[in-house]
Parts: sequence; C-alpha cells; structure tokens
Amino acid sequence: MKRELPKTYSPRDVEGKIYESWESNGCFKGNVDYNKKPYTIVMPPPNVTGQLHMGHAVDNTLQDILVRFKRMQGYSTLWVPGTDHAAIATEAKIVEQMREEGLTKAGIGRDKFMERAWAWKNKFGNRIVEQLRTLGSSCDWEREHFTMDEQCSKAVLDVFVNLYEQKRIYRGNRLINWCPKCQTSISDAEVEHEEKDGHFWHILYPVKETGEYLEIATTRPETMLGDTAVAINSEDPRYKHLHGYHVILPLLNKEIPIVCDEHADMEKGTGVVKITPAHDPNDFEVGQRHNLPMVRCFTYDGHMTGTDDFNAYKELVASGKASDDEPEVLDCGKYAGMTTSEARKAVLADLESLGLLRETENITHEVGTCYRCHATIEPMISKQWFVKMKDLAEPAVKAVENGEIKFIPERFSKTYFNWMKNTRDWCISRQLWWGHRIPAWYCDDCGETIVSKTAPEICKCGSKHLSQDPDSLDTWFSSALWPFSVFGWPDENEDYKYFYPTSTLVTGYDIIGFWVSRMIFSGIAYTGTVPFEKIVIHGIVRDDQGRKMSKSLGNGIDPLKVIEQYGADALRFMLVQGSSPGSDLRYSDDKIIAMRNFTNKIWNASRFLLMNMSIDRVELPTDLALEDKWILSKLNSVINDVTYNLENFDMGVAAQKVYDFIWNTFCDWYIELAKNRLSGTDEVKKKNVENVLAYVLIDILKLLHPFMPFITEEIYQYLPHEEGFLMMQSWPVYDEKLNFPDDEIRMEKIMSAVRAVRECRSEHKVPNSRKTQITIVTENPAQYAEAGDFLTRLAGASQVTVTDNSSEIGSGMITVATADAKLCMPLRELVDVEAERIRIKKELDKAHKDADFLNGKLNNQKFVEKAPEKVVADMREKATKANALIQNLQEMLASFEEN
RNA sequence: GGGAGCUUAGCUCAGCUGGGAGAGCAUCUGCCUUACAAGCAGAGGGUCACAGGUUCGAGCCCUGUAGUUCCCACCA
Repeated sequence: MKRELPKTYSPRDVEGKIYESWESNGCFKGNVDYNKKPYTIVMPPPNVTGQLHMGHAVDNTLQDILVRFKRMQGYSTLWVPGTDHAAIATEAKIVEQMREEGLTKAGIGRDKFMERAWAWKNKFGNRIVEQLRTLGSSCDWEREHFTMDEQCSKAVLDVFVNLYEQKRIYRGNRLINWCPKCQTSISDAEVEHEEKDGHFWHILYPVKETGEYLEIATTRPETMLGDTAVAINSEDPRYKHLHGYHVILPLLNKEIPIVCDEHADMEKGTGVVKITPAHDPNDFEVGQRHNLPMVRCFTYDGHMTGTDDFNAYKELVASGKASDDEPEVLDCGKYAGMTTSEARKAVLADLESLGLLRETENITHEVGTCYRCHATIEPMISKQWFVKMKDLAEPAVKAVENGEIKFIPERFSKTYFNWMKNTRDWCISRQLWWGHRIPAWYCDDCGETIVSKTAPEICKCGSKHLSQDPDSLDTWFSSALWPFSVFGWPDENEDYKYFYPTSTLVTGYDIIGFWVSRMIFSGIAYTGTVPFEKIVIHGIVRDDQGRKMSKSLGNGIDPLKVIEQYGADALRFMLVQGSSPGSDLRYSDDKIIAMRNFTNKIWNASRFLLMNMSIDRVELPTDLALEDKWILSKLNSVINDVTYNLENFDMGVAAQKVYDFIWNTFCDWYIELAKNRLSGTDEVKKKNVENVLAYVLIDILKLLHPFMPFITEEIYQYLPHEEGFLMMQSWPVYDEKLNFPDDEIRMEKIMSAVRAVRECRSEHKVPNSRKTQITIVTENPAQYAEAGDFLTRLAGASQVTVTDNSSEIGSGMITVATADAKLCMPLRELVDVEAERIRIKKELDKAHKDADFLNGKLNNQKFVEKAPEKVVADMREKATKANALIQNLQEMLASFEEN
C-alpha cells in the first residue's frame, strides 16, 4: 500500500469536501443514547441576518474543540445551532432599507412590514449558517432553531403567560430608558455610558414663603418644566427653616413643594435638587416616596409636549381608562414642539433674561446612550411591561455561589454577581414590530387586560372589541429561554430529558449581563434546574494594534477571507494557541502565517511517511528501538497533558503542547532518526519503524483533530486506518505498557551529545558537508550503543567509536563535553584555536555558575529539611550532572591546551 | 464612586496548585542535509512595572505604589 499526498496542502480543496462528507454521513448528529453520557452545548445564536465575524469565529472554534474532544472521548455529544431574530438590530436594517425606497413603517403598516421582515430573514438567514460551516463547526443542523420559529415562540408564550399569572410580569408606568432614534424603550442593560462634554447650569428657584433663592444645578435644564418638587436633606442645617415651604418654578410660575429626601446629598453642590419624576430615574423614586405628581414634558420622538398631547391626556382621563399611575402631560406653551435641544437653549435664554441663571459650568460627564445607535437616552416615564427581578435573581445568585454553575475563569462570577445583585425590574416591552408580539389584549370598552396564549374572542364584559398590545418583547426574553426552548420545552420530550440541562456554555464576557444571567434565572425558574454547569468565557478579538474591530474604524478582519487564504484550521489554531481563558487576543497576519506554516509542517511530515509506507495496517512491533520507546513514552505524556488541559478548558495550553510535540519532538527528532531504518536494507526494521511512525502520527492526528479538524481528517484518510472518519475515532489514552522512563533518560543523553556536537560545529562554521569522525569517551559505553547512528544522521559524523579509554583522544582533536561523555573530533585544522579556547571557557563558566547555584541550595540545611523530597532529589541529580560536566570540561580544556 | 484585568525578550503573548524564566515573530550566523526555504542547525536578547512582606525558596502568595485597559454606577 503506497499512497501519495499532493505536494502542497490546499485547504480550499479539501475543507468543503470533508465537511460535506461528515455531514452527509451523519457525524454531527446527536443521539439519545442511554449507554453514554450526554455532552451538550447550545450555540449562542448569532443574529439571523448577520455576517460571520471574528467574535463568532472564536466562540464557535472553542465550542467545536470541546464538542469534538468529548465526542472522541465517547460522550453522546450534541451541539445545537441556531439564530436569533435580534429584534432591534434587524428591524433597524429593514427600516433603513425601506427608507431608501422612500417607505416608512407607519406608511406600509404592520402586516406589510412583517412580510418584508420575514422575506429579509429568509433571504439572509442562511448566510451566517453557511458561514459557520466553513469554520468546521460540528453542530447538528437537523436540530437548528430560530428564536422566532414555532417551537421557540411556544416557549416564549408559555413563559409570558405563566409569569403573568404568577404576577411576576406586570404592566405599569415606570421610568424607562427611551431611545428617541430607535423610538423604543430599552432595558438598563442596553444603555451604554459615554463620556461627553456638557454643562452644569446653576439656576435660581425663588422660595415662595421667604423670597430667598435656592441655587440648583442641572445638566438638563429643559426638564425643569416637568419639575414637581425640589428636595433638600432633612438634616441639612442650611435649609432647616424651609421644611414644608414651596418654591415658585420659574418660567411656569408654578408652586411646587420643598420636600425632604435622602436623595438630596448635603455634600454635593448646594444640597438642593430639582425633582422631575417623569424624566429622571432617581427623581421618579423620590416622586413615589413623596407621592408627587409626575409631569411628562417630552414626546416620544424627542420634542416638547404641546396642546395636542395635553388634550389627548385629558381625553384619556375623561374616558376613565387612564390607569392610576398615568403621568400628567404638560402643554409646554411657547416651548411646545421644539426639540429637546432647542428647548434647552430657549429655556436657558429665558432664565438668563430673568436673571435666574446664576452660572454656567463646563463639565464632562457620563451620558447614557443606546447600545445600538448611540443616541443619547432620554429617561422617560412610559407604560411598559416588566419582569419582577427580585425573586428570580436570588436563586440565580445562589446557583453560582454554591458552585452548581461555574464560571471559567472564576473571576467572571464577580461580573455576574455585580449584575445580578443590582438588577432592577426588567423592562421587556419594545416598541418594535419584529419580534414576539406581547400576548396581551385590551378591551376597548372596559379597559380589561387579557393575557393569553391564543387570541381571546370576547371580554368578560361581553365586549368583542379587543385589541392586542402593539409592542413586542425584548429580544433577550426569547434568548433567555434558548437552552431549553431548542429542546421543545415545555414539552418533556426525549431530547429535553436526555440533553437538558446542557453541559457547557461558551460565550464572550460582553454578554454576561444581557444573556448569561438571564438564561440562569430563567432556567432555574421555569425548568427547575440550572441550564448549564460550566460557563467558558472568552475575550474579544482585536486588531493588530489592539483596537476593537469596528465598522466605523474599518479595521475588521473578515474570517471568511482568512479561511479562503489560509484555511479554517490555521484560523482556528491561531484563535486558541497561546491565548488564555477570558482574555482578549489580537489578530495578526504574522500569527496566521505561522499557523499556516504549521499546517504545512504536518502535511509534509505525513507526506514523508506515506512516501515510505509499505504497511497496510498499523501494529506496534514487539522489538522497539531506543528512539521508538522514547517517542512512545513522550507521546504518553503529551496525551495525558493535553487531555488534562482540555478537561480543564485550557484550550490554549493544550494547543501549544500539541504544537510542540508535533514540531519539536516528532518531526525534528523522531522522523529524522527514523530515516536511518527507512533507508536501510533491513526489511524487518523498516516495517517496525513504519509502524511506530504511523502509530504515533495517528495519535497525533487525534490529539490535533479538535483544533484542526480538516487537515487531520484529510491525512487520516490516506493512512492505514479503521473504517470511518477520524472525528469518530476514540481519543488516545495513556498506556502504561508504553511508558519507558529509563529509555527516555538514555535517549536524552545521546540527544545532549548530538546537540553538543552541533553547537560546536555551528560555532566554528563547519559545513554539514564536512563529515567527521567522532570518538565518544564515556564511562558507560553501553549507554551509547545507538549514538553512532544518531550522530551520523544528525551531527555530520562519518564514523563513530565509543570507548571508556580516554587515552584514545589523540592530538589534533577538538572535544565537546556533556555531563556524561566527551566527544572528540579531528577538526583542529578547521578551528580557530583561540576561539575554541574561549568557547570552552565560556561553557565552563556557565557550568560553574550552574553548579554553584545547585550546591548552594543543597548546602542550605533548611532547604534540605523543608523542601519536598522530590525537589531535593531532583537538585541532587542535577548537581551531580553539573559537577560531572565541570570535570569533563576541565579535562577537555587541559588536553586541548596540551595538544 | 465601586469592581476586575493587565504590566514577563525588540513585537505579540504563554507560564497549571511557589521549586533554576518560555513560544511565535523579528534579529544574527551557517546550511537548498533527497517531507517541508512556509524549511533545517545554531546564537544573541529578560533586576518577570516598582517598593515592602511571607517562605529554605516568589514571575506566581500578601500589602502598598505607579501606569494602563475594561466593566458596573442614579450623581443633581
């Protein structure tokens, strides 16, 4: 059997083909198999209309590594893929497309809009799914889901209705974050804070009873129209005399009370705060505590309210349908219809002319912005749906505290606690159409609210005039259910029973608050169990200068282009090798090229093997050579290490070890040594070494497979192997029978000799073509039985003799030393004598330093007493070696100077 | 304001529970040695940010300082 690999590895030609054959052979399919333990990962669903970026690439590479590893270890693995409808992001794109056609949402109406949205989804929805395949993701596409598909929507309805019935979901007028650009409410988690330049305007409010002026600082003067009180601290000695008094709100000349509230901080500014309950989250709470009226003065599209708004409010109240917590609406008079920023200027101008603007101070401050469009958020009172968080958060915090769920790395549990312990009620309604429409209907006649999984026909009052809430749910509401909605929950089907709860969640630290925390409390609350055991957190991929990749900077690297040019394996390996859990990593061309070179290295090593391969099945020979035992013993260690690292989610370290083993151990030493027997005439020995080569290579391919699935599978198919795919083979395990510690030591001795000769030759620029005789002088000639072959192959020796008689060192020789031997070569004529003397002296210096350190340690009584035995024994051995080396070097120097 | 991370070779970063400092790239030298020049063999290069402490022993543990990045936060 002799098969040849093509001369160069071309990922483009093999990756697609291999993926296809894995998939068509059902390799990705998850199976309910009670004879095996399940290992389940649910993919963080990318935006359905998104494009693959580096973030997805890391996320999916890590998941695929774990899934492939566990699959080979014999778990019944399932990786569930899917996509997210990404309400606000997708809707924004569709609106933008419509705008280009001159259309608006209002213009075409809800039904037509939804038609467009679904068409959009169908057009682009497959793009990201196809792109995930190019990475090699071994997910079960037959179980693919979409957050708005029938199954997932069912879970959403179920949860909403149940929570409503349990009174954990409520609707009310609360202060929410309003994005004037997206025209929707967003949750606290969706608000980002950006530092912006602004001003502190110091305004004077006259006190009605005393005529004095209170100085109040604000960054948003236009909100003063909505002020319904000013607050002071009850302890503040400066204002004790004002308790129970009032101020006259300038511009509106409206009397509002002075209230005492802890929110007013005596240490800050003047200690007096204006209270605008309808437009500030703190003031809202103050308003609730003091039962203050709430006066809204902004419209939802960023203007000042006017007569129409006021009338609409009046009508609502008159109809009796206004809820108890309905905020008043102000007719802003001369300011009506202005944008908020126009109103700010006008208000300030008017205050100034009244002499009530005391001071304008320049400051920089944190301003809330929308995480999607970065418009400044207007905190605003609005009637929305909320999830009560307190009861949900508590067990979710416990689950992490008591270790039911573990963050990896552990420090991210702090991020989680920070989020979970401070969370307010979750605003879940969005003024969007693309998403799960809220299953609530309102009776047009009696105002009754009906929450139901199906559209109700009739109200309790007998009316059939019911209209559904126009709003939809926060996109994270459905993603929170993702780990179980993909299994058909609330149906208790086989998949759900077997695969849920899932094993590992892999995701970025940037969505711990948005998503991870919500899955945890949702899982606990609805399914009664945590949704996953381990959370593997990774960082983000930055550009080569360490900047975040962003559209506006144009510094994004397209993973598809990288795959096209270098292959998915190289990209995957770059994303994990040398990275550490939870840390950001930089993309650089240098790194990807280095990884491409690594794939080439493996390819060529395999090509070399195949060129020399005559066997058609692999069986380890009983007659193992020294180097065979050495490589097998080393392989044992690397199997142990890599397995351990992968089980502890140290993918970066594992990758590094595989890389080192393949390149530095297998290729640089073992293959080179194997050439002796491969090119020899002894057919038995040739067969033996072929078997060891193939055996080790196959295990290497297995160890590398989770990281580089394509090239390993491709090579495997050329090798003599069991039927089927590499990805379905079992993971290598440590084999005590192949553990040869003594041979390892002996091998290392000869390797030291090889290195010493190479170093000497290199130092004196002796070309490889200049072969030389080598005499090895050692006390243990038997230990160097193989040295002849090794030195001939690796160190330019023409003939090697091993002896324990040092008188064999003749004149004209130069010598190199290891701790165990002296190696003599008749190269004196090629060598600059002085340079050689300096070289030896240098080595001697180094050896002395070495020995001093070790002897120092060993002479330290306390060290010998207190250090672990193993460490001391280790030091002793090293010291013995170092002393032997010194002696060898000294003898060498002496004989060198003699001759 | 609170919290977390980072600071190791020229650059990018590893370094697991404390036991003589590592990789890739870059640099220098010599090699087309019949798998691979996307390669081979060598070399140089580090007071592991700083200051204390614990320890027989600290890149690693503790305290503090500086610089830097990020997250969270209602600061009027």
